[in-house]
Amino acid sequence: MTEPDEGADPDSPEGRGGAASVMPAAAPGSGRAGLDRRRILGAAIEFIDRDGLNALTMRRLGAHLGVEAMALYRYVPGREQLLDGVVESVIDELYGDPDVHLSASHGWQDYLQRLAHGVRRIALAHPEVFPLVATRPPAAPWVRPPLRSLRWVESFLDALIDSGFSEESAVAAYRAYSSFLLGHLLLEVSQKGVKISPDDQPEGVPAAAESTDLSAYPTVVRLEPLLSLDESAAEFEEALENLLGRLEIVLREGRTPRRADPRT
Amino acid sequence: MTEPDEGADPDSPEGRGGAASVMPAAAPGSGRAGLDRRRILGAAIEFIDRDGLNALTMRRLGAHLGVEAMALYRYVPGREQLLDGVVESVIDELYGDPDVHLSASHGWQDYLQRLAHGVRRIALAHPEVFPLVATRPPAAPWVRPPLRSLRWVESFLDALIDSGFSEESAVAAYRAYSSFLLGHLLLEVSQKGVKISPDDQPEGVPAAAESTDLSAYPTVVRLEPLLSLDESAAEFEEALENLLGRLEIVLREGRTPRRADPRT
DNA sequence: AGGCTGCCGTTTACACCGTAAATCGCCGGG
DNA sequence: CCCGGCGATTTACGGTGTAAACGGCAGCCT
Repeated sequence: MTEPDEGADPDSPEGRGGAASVMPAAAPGSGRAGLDRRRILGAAIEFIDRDGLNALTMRRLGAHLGVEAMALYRYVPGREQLLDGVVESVIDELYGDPDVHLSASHGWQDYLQRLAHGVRRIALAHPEVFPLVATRPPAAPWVRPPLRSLRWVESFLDALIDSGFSEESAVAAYRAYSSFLLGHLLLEVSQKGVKISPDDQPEGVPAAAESTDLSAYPTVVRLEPLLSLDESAAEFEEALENLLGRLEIVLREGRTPRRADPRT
Repeated sequence: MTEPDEGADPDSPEGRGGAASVMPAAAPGSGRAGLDRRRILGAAIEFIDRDGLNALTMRRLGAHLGVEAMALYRYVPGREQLLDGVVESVIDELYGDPDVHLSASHGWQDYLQRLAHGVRRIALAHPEVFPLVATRPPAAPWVRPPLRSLRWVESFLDALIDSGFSEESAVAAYRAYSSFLLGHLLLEVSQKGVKISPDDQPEGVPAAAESTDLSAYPTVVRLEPLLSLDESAAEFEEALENLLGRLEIVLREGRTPRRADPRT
């Protein structure tokens, strides 16, 4: 039903709305000198995106900011909390994305679609950071699947309930939706990471010398061209649309469906 | 309509058929002496399950085995590869699971269902390890979504193709299936981890003193009972069944439902 | 037997990590 | 003028992964 921005490739390399983070902090004119929690978090994200997560070190991050490691501790309690801040910061980029709305003013399907693409854009923009988002324990543990930002959970639930979902259905939808997003994007990002980034393979001859013996897996070998195809964008779209379809059924029947009889 | 904590989760804490690890290793009577790659990996899994991933240290693992850290390096190239081995080892438990078959002798739906539950059992048995499975870069990078074990990928594809799926459909099914599994189980495991295990919250009073101010999120607060419900088993079942339904449609139509020509 | 040779585990050593504590330079207000 | 405090540095410590040298012990060959 929903015809989103169809056509070419959607989400890849745009900061688009920008959305560095939020807040005014200091005067916009003051650029360089002062250290600052937001500057630190930003530098950390940038660092992880470039050099990977395990390369991020308090000392190195300090150096990257022209400062000694210990200086960071004035703004961040420790490394672990730094990473929490990074996650939070990255998620906050959603708020700066003009294509993502906080309320379902154009219908819940539009809302979910925009949100999904917004998250996907973030994931693709920070492939090294995203596993962190998926992995790190949440701030509000009792929210069953944690989208990590209570504000977004609130917005999500409100949007669906306002659109006619029952409370139970809204919660169920939230679960299905976040698990779909997480799984899909984590996989997509991890495969993207392999494509380019190494851990530089230190061995001499770069080509040839196929790693393991594949002769035991003829089907895998035969389907290699298919398996190595990257259709993640289309797959994402399709799976998302299917999910929306499911939710629509739930909405209409007012209840979670017992069995899939997807005669659309 | 299900009672609060229903007992009917099939996958929780049973080795059921066992599949503890596999293999006899050395003589069962000999407890202590010989070091061994499999013993090391086993100990590492056990260690992570008990104390968490970041508590795993070469030195500590060594001590746990009654040995100095450096001794491990004779069997494992380094910490990173140790973790790879752990992942591989955990996945190998599938082979010891009598409820999971390598071929679709009772139909592809049965095959997928058993496989999914087998993986879920593993995830629930090793909640601390599973994020590692989901996160770690794969052995065969070019397999688009990596199930991490080529043998299982092979088995998966063969099963579907033998059941009448086209090669394209089988690959598409593989992608949808693994992304579903990953997302669902990662979320389920992470919420399970919160339930019991801390990072022990160091503060004195355990109850009261709600962490953040929730007054800004009334819907979240109001739906808290629903949100904190744990219906993961039922949800898993439902989502899995829906996926199977989708795949059945694909099978019948013999094609992945794509709208326009690829044209590229 | 004696000696040689591998294997396996230990010892030692080093660079680097996160972070607690003391220290220092600097700056604006009494 | 002092001076109190803020923001950054210096120093220090225990822990980490791992390279390299070392030790001892088993089994083989002559």
